[in-house]
Amino acid sequence: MARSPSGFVSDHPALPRLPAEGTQARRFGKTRSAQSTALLEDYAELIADLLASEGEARPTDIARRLGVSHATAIKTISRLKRAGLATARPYRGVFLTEKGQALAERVRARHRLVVDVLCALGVPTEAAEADAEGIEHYVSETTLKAFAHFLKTRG
Amino acid sequence: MARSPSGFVSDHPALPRLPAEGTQARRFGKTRSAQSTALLEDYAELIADLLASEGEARPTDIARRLGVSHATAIKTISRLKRAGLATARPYRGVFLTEKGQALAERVRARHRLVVDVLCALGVPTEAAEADAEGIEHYVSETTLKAFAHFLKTRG
DNA sequence: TATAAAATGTTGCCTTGTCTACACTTTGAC
DNA sequence: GTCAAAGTGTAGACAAGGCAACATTTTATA
Repeated sequence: MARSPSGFVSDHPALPRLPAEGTQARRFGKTRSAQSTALLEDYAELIADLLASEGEARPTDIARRLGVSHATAIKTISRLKRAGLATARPYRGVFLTEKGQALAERVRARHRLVVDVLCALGVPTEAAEADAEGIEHYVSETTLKAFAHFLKTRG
Repeated sequence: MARSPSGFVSDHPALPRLPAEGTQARRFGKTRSAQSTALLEDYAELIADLLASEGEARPTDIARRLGVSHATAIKTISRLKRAGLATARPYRGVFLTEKGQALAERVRARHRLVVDVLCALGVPTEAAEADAEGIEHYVSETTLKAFAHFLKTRG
């Protein structure tokens, strides 16, 4: 069946990958579902920040911070509402439900932890903050615990 | 204007967030564009792995590994072709262009680096491999360099 | 060599996340 | 109190990424 290897990558160093199919598929599946929640997490965190620092969270401000159009922000806020994370009445700003607040706090803590670990590893603050924005959504509880332990037991 | 702060998060530690709007927007924008290339990176790496270990990369195998339907795999392979990363003729399997091979190698090296750093931080191998799948797409060159340096010099 | 099974490819549909363009409220300045 | 500006909301379009169902080609085997 297998056509004879073309060999053009035959000089690859080790080829340690290709775990059992099921494992790999599950892994990627998890990565995919993480993506769908990443945006909601970002919104929840930003709304909490705005509420705390400005006293209100308006769609336009959210859009500006996130670099998207206000239409996009409003549509995502609807998703937030559907997910039971936020409440909003027309022209009255956005608020977080208890669930939304809990999420925002969890996200904030995780963000800090990721940034701190990156910094501890020697990553410049600027890059650490930027990369953490993407990384944080893919860090599991297990890894988070390891991060916390690492920071505690080491400078 | 700002309604008086509701105070429900007033006991937050520091509120060190909310950088200049432009900065934050740029950050999120980068995160978003990283997402659009993440899938292509995964495909390129997997195709390289399959070519190396099996001698061929068939849509069905790719689909199985990734846990998606073959229709999805085929559609993404088309995107790979459009992006100049792969070539494929009907019923003849998928191959990587030079550009695609270069990408696959870069992705593989990055993946290893991320896994190694996570392990060095005390994350169990299992979790490290799983989390790296998501994290790796958001690690900048700067951070990558810091990782490499950390691994070389740490104890 | 037929023919059944497997793989491949196509089509049409769904959801997200994004945009622009347009319509409608609120707010602030006069 | 009026009215323009700012903010808000809605509609329609598009690409990405996913699926199931169907059509086609290759491969394997009886």
